[in-house]
Amino acid sequence: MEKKLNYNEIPDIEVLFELADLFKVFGDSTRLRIMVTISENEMSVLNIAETLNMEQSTISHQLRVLRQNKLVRVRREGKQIYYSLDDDHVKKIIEMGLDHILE
Amino acid sequence: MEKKLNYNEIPDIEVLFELADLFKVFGDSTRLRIMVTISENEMSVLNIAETLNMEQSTISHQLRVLRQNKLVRVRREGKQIYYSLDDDHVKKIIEMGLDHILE
DNA sequence: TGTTCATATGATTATATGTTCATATGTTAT
DNA sequence: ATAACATATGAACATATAATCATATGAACA
Repeated sequence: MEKKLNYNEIPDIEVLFELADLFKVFGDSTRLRIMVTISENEMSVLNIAETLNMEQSTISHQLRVLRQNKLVRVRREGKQIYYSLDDDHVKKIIEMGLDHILE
Repeated sequence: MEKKLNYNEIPDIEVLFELADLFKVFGDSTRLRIMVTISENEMSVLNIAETLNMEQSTISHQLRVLRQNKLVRVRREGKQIYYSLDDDHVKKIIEMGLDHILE
């Protein structure tokens, strides 16, 4: 019996391109830090920027990427917009990566 | 009781940089295709190149990246060098990503 | 309506990254 | 030793991407 991946067929090349795009999103430390930061509680853009000590604009640009990839949830309340992690998938992917790094 | 990540403390910023680097490796379609290709059986460099219809040099460069990140195993047999996926972690990370993409 | 505050966006620049071509290294066999 | 083959590597180029600055959009409230 061979070791097998859970995917029984080799994924389509298009799927693999999509998959690469997804991992690209995780492959930037600013975005990762944002994701980890909002994983416990939702936060406003400015709050995230302050927490990470980065420009509001930088955070906003990266939140856009996260939004486009459906990795975050958005909620408006008055002038503020609150971001939180979208689902547990996102968390699991980060945890998986941590597992690999930490041996 | 709050939703919590498995990590109890927010990971160090350095760890997150490392983590980003790891995901960067997964964030390239050529490398992903290589990983999927050698996930079932080990393959020689030329074999991988032929399978993916890409230059030997390209494959070799990317295998180097995979090697450096300990994502592949290497075995020499005569003139050929055979590559295979390193461990199940690698597979799981790919599967996680697929899960997210495929809803 | 006009002002203030929070967020988003466009353009620009600097940097990082993937591929290609040419060539080097290393192995096997004659 | 030399030829033939498999793999690795260096340099150069093209492209992608993140951060910054300046500005626009949109909400709240006087």
